Amino acid sequence: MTGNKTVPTLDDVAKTAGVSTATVSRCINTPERVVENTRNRVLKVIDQLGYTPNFGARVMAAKRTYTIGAIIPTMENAIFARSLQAFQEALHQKGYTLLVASSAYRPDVEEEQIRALVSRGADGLLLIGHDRDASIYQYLKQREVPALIAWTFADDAPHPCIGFDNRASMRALTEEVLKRGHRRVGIISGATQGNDRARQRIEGIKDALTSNGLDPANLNIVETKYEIECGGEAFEKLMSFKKPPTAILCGNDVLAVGAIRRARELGLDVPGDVSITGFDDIELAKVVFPALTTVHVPHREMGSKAAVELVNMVETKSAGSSAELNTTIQIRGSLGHAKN
Amino acid sequence: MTGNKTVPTLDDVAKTAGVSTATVSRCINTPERVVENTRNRVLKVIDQLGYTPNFGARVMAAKRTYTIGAIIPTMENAIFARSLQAFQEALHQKGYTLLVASSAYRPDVEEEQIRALVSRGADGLLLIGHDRDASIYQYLKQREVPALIAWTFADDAPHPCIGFDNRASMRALTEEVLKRGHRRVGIISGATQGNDRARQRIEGIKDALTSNGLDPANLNIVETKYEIECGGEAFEKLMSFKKPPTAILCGNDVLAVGAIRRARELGLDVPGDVSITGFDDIELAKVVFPALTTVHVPHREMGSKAAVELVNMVETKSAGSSAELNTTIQIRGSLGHAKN
DNA sequence: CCATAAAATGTAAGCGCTTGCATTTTGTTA
DNA sequence: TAACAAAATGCAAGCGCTTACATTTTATGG
Repeated sequence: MTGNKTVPTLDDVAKTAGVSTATVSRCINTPERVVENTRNRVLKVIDQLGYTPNFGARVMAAKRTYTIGAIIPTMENAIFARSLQAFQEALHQKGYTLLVASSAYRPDVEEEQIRALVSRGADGLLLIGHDRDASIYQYLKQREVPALIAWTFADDAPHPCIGFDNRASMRALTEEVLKRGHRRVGIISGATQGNDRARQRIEGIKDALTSNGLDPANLNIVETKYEIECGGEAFEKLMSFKKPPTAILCGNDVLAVGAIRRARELGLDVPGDVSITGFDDIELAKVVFPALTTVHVPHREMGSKAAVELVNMVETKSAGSSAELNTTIQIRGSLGHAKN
Repeated sequence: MTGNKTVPTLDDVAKTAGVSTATVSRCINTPERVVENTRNRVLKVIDQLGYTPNFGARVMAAKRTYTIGAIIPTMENAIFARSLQAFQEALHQKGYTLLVASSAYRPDVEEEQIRALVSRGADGLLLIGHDRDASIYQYLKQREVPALIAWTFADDAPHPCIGFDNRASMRALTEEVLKRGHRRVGIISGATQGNDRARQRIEGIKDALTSNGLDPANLNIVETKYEIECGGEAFEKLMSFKKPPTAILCGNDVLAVGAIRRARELGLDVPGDVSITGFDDIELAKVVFPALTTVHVPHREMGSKAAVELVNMVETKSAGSSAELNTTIQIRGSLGHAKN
């Protein structure tokens, strides 16, 4: 028997079981190709030795890892959590393991993470949003690693995506705001650089303004990081104008929650003095007071559909197809009528 | 030049650059060992061919991956987010990549994830809490993969840990509650099965009760999942008793927030009718209304210290040492005096 | 300009696994 | 029981990389 200080290899198993490495390998990967008797013997030895396949070697020899990678902009808040959880569950069911990395909304970090995951053998990748250097897509293509984009949808997208129309969704929400008499609206947006979703949401707001005869030009937009605290600061900044907005549309719920909190600190009533809306409808939206009017995104559906489609792309080596999901507007306490 | 349909290998680079594979390898791993001229030439070819090392092969040959794995109970809420983010940042700074997997609080899934990460070459692992099958620790030991435990601390722990004393922290919080005259307290805890932190927190509450001359025996404990909704249900259950508690201590902020929300829905005033406390002090705690009295955990500090220690364990092959961090009690609006 | 040490580079042996093909064993049929 | 097909197993060639060791080139000094 082999020494007990080192990790057992296929070879060790083969030797103690008195078979060839090929048979051991078959016992693991294609058990039906090994006669029961031998198989049991081998499995017993595997168990006894505590053998586990060396992944690196396996990948190298077989080219498949049953691993899917996902790179999300942040793990700090729950924006991507629920859909990722659903993604993971669906993947697990299909026998895949999910590995997650976060980019902190930084393109350079994202690229690094993509490479890390791909070189670690990810069979496929889930990415958020389209905006990305062409060289990355080229890299993925060369490596033949299928990538699926989530959180956005566009017919004409060059890559398959499972998501929703950020622009139209935000436009619909804005219509609700305008419908309540608001004419001076402010925007708190996440950084638009490298973030197509953020840009589209702003576009959606402009669409609504325009179609209501308002000029999008005199729109106050504050761009900041997607953090609660930043949302608060941006809010304060917007409210400090001579003619402050009566409604503030935020790029996501996190920013909106920060705004609401700061409003309270400043003694401003929401929605009495100012209405605030978010986007995404994460748990936070219902917890904050007043509850947040926001765009509800089908997180779990997006996650599980993405899993199914991505696995399909991996297994059939197909280009993959896109799917558009619907969002709905959630009217809650934070949106009220304009006071004058 | 090699064909353009396949992924370039070290060999391709070597050939086009007119050097040996060893030199190419050195250009990548120990650039100072190759003369500038050659190095530049090789790097240019690497760039031109879009070469990236094959990770599997690399792991196999070098036995090091500069990858650290972390398995957290959940990604659904922000409990582990901040500390994980800090962990990741510190790791990144040291040249390591973090790969994350979540177990959904399920031991079997956790074990699976541990194996997945280890076989994928993780140099070290960050795990949450001690409770775990002995066979897992044995597996890790055999594989010589160092593991660091976070979110808990104990002198006598068999494995190095970076965390805090859950029991003492909860005890301190409970003292604050009792100090305000509460005598009937209820507990909403996460599942204690396989979760030492949850158990210790309960013990802490009992400690405080006992030392205040109260009998821990007639304590109402509702065990549930760590989800907002579940916190609400548990709350309703506790409040439906003939003599409902005047203070409810929750196992974490998520449960507490669920309880607060349900209180509002039921028309109960917090803290007028019932006080509610949490644990962890995540963002949610400050956002909810009334703000949550809770135990503040040094998330970021825990994350970055864990990174430093774990990398140290990996690089020096040492057993690693534990560190205890301090928590503080955050008194906020959700805790008030008992009404009678 | 030559000897010699130091620096740069090349050679080739694995790392642990999968799998096409060859060989052996088992089962079937006449 | 012989002949042959099918099933089970073994053999051995890689997969792409790192690295100890061997070899070649460059630098140094007399």
